[in-house]
Amino acid sequence: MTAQHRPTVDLAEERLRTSGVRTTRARRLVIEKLIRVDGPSTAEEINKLLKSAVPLSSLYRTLSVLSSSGVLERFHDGAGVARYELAEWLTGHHHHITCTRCGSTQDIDFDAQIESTIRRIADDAGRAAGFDVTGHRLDLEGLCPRCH
Amino acid sequence: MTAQHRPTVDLAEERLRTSGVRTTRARRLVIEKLIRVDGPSTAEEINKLLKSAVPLSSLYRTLSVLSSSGVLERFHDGAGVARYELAEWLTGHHHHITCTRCGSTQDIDFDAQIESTIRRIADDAGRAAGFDVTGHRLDLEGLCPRCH
DNA sequence: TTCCTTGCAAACGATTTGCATTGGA
DNA sequence: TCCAATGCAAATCGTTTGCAAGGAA
Repeated sequence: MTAQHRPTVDLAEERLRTSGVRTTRARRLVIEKLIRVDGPSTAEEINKLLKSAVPLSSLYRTLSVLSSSGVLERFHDGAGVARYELAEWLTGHHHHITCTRCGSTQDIDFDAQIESTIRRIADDAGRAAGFDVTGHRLDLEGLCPRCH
Repeated sequence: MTAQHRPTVDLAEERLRTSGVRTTRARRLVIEKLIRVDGPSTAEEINKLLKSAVPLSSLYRTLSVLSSSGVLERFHDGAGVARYELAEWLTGHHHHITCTRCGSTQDIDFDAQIESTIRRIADDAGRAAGFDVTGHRLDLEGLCPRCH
């Protein structure tokens, strides 16, 4: 864990306190691991990163607490398996690109101008449907460098 | 089923033939039902629409065949449950907007200009990451008219 | 000390599969 | 006719939960 990761850990732990849950060994370990990976991970993958230091059932509970405290975000990949990553307020807003052949997913960033274009499109379209838009996800799919 | 739905059924069945699979009662029933619903449905919901005329295990097989033939598209909702809808080449390209409170999802369309803007953004970003972009999904989230 | 959190094992729910039977082309 | 498709029941797999023991504040 490098110096720049320290603040992220601190921010996350402060969030846990604010949410009224304790900062435990398992929660700290998961946060520290997720800081170091690029792209969302499954419980199984995190378990491997942790070398099974946290039993799967406890890991799921940990991921659930971290998600509902707003430290992590969860979504489901193409196979329907849950994937977790640090919430955007910790890492910055970003999107995903997934390889349709090998299934790997990585984070991608847009510059501010592009991002605001997307946000405007989302807001307008949502309003037309009577929705109050609070967020968007733009997932790209294609063939990754290794697969084409 | 109204007149305009006929061609969709025909196109879908032709696709099945092309894919080398048979057009069976269950497959036809599923296609006909999905033409009439707005937004992607779960196997459970489709089963209800079909009044259990197709046993769940067969329904899952049907949905799997229709998906790999390209007649349906599958994705997973916030709860991780698979949802199916007619493929875009049958219905036209569209996006989804989901209510963060009640979980309902509906289809939304963008006009051609907006859509081409999105496509350009997706292509550029993908290329920068070394990907050959083949598609994109822009999912909006917010509060639906009934929930706010 | 006081609850929250953990670990284990058992339960769950969505989805898949083996196998004998049925039914499209 | 012939092989794909079906129905049923049993199996899988990711995920959740009850409960007694352990640990953070």
